[in-house]
Amino acid sequence: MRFSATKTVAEIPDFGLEVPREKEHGDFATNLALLLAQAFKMSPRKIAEIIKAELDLKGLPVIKAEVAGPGFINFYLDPTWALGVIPEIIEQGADYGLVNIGNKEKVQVEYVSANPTGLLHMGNARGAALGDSMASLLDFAGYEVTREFYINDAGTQIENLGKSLAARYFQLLGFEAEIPEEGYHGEDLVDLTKKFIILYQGRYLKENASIREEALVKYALNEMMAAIKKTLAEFGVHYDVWFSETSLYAGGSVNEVIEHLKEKGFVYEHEGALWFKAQEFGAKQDEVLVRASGVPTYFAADIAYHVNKFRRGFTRIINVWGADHHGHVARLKGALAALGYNPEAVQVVIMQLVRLYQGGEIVRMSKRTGKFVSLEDLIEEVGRDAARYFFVMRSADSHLDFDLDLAREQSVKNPVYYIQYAYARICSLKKVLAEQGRSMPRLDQTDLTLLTQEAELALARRLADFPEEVTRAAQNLAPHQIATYLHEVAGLLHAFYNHHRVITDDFALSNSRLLLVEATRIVLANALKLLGLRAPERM
RNA sequence: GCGCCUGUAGCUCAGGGGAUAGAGCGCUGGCCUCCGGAGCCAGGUGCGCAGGUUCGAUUCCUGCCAGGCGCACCA
Repeated sequence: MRFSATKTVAEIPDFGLEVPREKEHGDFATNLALLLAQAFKMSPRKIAEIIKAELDLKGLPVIKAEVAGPGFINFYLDPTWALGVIPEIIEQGADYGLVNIGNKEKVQVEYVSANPTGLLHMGNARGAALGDSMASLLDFAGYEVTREFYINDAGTQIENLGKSLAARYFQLLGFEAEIPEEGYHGEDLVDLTKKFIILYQGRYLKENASIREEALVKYALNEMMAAIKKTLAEFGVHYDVWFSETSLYAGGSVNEVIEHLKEKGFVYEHEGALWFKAQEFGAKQDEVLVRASGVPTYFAADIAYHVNKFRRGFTRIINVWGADHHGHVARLKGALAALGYNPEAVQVVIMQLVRLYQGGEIVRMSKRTGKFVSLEDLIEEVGRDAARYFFVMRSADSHLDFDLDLAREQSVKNPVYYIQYAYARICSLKKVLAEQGRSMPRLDQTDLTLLTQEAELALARRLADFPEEVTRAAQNLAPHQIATYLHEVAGLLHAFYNHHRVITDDFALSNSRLLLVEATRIVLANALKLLGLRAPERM
């Protein structure tokens, strides 16, 4: 559109051109006149009239523009304009919705990174669903994405694991032993130790403690990681890289970053420990890099890990962390800034914690006390797709109350089935079509302008929004926006389906409707895939 | 006490500087000679409180209130 008002382009404010909430307000509306009212000292409606008179709408499918309300200019489009998206969708297929806002930028997404000291819990599950969907979104939006799991196979919690396993080992072999206060009390360690005993019997009873614990830990970590990988795979979550914390120590990079920070003068000793001056970089307090015992902290290793990410060429680094880790963000970024890296390249998505309800009461989850519902249990109870959708349908910012009873009882009514049902319905239509000896019509043999019903046009119009929805969700790292979109498209499909027959003797109309539902099927499939949900042909 | 997140319908949550704030669940009625009724159509109440910025605030800012999570030589 061209404006030839007395104002120069530089003075035209950043106005909006949006789809109004109300259908009566047209297909698009702009608030430009409202924004100009002050500068021109004129009523917004009067300005709107002038702008409207100056508009050049040639070549656009606009059939009417009118001034409305306080000074909006509403545009009404040829109702069939959205039908043009149908051939586009069918030709692009699985690629429909692909956008290129990423420009092949190398982005690394780290998520879950659970301690291998037990089974995955609800918080890990949320991180898995969110992180995996964010990665898929970024991939679809033109980024070069690497999905990564950081294995915390070093540090205090591993020591505690070793002591706990040793206690179970003694207990199972008939000796008195107590699991340390800080240890892991879960039953899963009992099972693990039993399996260990089958392999090694009492061989480690007489060894010294560190050898015994080392052997137990090595065995346990292997088993744990295998179980974690298996569960995540069942959840539809896959990784490109499994990154071991221990490898950072072995490769010397932990010491290396500590030395660099020393050289740059950002550390000091206090009470025998080595501290990083995090406060100089905006953190609340300084942080220990090396304990008085000489053992580096998790923080030191994490700095080394992030330096490693930068060295691998990632220009954007996304970490999906639970809210209980948010205090770690400022000091990590501070340390990276101290080392000369751009902390802005690191984006930490903090997701609020999951609170589990059962029987109307909060279930306190803790690996140490051994009381929690694992991701495995969850998948078994409510199903993989329902579980994933549940985690991904809410924004990361929302505190998630997960009522297990409700999820179980209402699993049939879970919105994910509503969406998948829409997909299955379309597939069923195609089956019926084939049974009648008919086949999907060709684009060039179909007159899409036969689609004139409100339900048909509304559906086509929403399908046309998909690339924009992908863009928005990728920019916001907000998979839940895709979940909302999916639900709306499914709703429009169901409404259409209930009002109009697709397969009839009116071949011309039937064909155009078949292409509309085929386009819908493609959009549903592409969006479901972004969320890691399956698109079942029958349910 | 300090920091981060949240407060929208009975419940669980979307949305968002503008014209009549949405969905699901639950509740009440309708709709199958018909491609899958796991569906469709209709019906209700709501932006925590108080200031501020603005032509306009539920949205932005500040304070307060309420809840969650952090504030380790754990990760």
